[in-house]
Amino acid sequence: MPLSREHKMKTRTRIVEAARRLFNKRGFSTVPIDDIMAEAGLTRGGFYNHFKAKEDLYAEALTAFADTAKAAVQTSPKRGPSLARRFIRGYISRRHLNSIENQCPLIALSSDVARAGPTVRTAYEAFLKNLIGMFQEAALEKPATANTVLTARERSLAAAAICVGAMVLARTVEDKTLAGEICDASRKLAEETITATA
Amino acid sequence: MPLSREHKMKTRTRIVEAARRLFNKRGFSTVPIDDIMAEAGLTRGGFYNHFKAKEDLYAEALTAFADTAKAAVQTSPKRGPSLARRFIRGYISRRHLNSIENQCPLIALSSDVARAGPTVRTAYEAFLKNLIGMFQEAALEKPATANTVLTARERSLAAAAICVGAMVLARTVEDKTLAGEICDASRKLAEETITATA
DNA sequence: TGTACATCAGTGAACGCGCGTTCACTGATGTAC
DNA sequence: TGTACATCAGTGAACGCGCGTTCACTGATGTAC
Repeated sequence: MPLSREHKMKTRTRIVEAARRLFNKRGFSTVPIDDIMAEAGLTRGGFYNHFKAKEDLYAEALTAFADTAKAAVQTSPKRGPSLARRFIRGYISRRHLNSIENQCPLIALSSDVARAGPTVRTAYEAFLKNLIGMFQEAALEKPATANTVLTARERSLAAAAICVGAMVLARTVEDKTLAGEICDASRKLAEETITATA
Repeated sequence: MPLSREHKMKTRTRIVEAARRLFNKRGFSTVPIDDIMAEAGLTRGGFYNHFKAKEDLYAEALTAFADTAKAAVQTSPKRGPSLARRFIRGYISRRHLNSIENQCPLIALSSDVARAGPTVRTAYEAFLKNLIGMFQEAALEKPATANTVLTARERSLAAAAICVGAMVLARTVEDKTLAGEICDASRKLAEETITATA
């Protein structure tokens, strides 16, 4: 028996992790396998010891991201409104705007995913549903003095739309002032929609 | 003198129009020049009689879309709140969700634009600013009984984020029920944010 | 009015490059004896 | 403990294809005479 099974798994994880970073930064189709393998400290040919084709990496990289994010949320000491508020403040923020490599794949990869196969789309969807669920938990606790006719679920769905839309627009726009304005305004509305006004 | 100048202009417009349709459907980089020229009823080589390079088409196709949309909005008999409400209802709708070829480029091309050059991004930005302006005109007229602490400008920016975010998510998701839910909820919040509640 | 000519939009073959994938090979590892 | 061997993760050259771009050519058009 040659190298251990764990060694192979470690390498595989390294490839997925490298892919996730590069995909987030540059999108699925513009990242060549060469670059991914180089980022993982390997060479081209070895890729096919781990994956049948490049497409297989897409879903895997997405899932990897989703799992990390999910774990981060679930192990958070805070729950309900304050968790949601913290999430929104972190998500629609200048810091998130500038962290190209670790941005949320809902933002970076939406069009790539829309054009990809069902496996990829399902992974994306699981991630989104998790996000909506967290918002819903918070929205349910919003006091009855709520200034809206929307249900908790409706507000959760709309909040997810605000988060993603704000970052998509802010990221695309050249004018940094406008990008900041979009973030600030959207963050306010998202917070107001989900949590009780402080 | 051979063929007339108008003839060349007409052909050029045909190419841009074909490109716009295909880009919206499939994104910038996945559409080969062959396909664009075929869609315009021409052959590959002729492309370079009209454009220096493929990249030049990106900004031009975006601008073409923006101009049409802008004209449509400006010549509308309605103004202010009712125009904005009609816009939102049309934008965040199942019809828009299913019209792949004519969808708003803010939705379809956001990631392509984010990775494109400054010319493209400026064209995209002009389009977005126009949208925000229309919302702002409406938001200013929202009665003082408004249930929010956001300024008219803030509500306009956030509404644009909702519109784009809702469609990006709805389009990417596999589950059609969820897509519909996202649309409906986002539309309600966007309307409530911009216009007086009916 | 008719004919020769110049122009240039459009054609389609060819070039070159990037990249996904394949493949024969290497060399480090752990097992068998 | 030491040596031969089997395995297989990783290497890097090679293949093939898609596609952006170039280029020599064509043929329809309008002008000059």
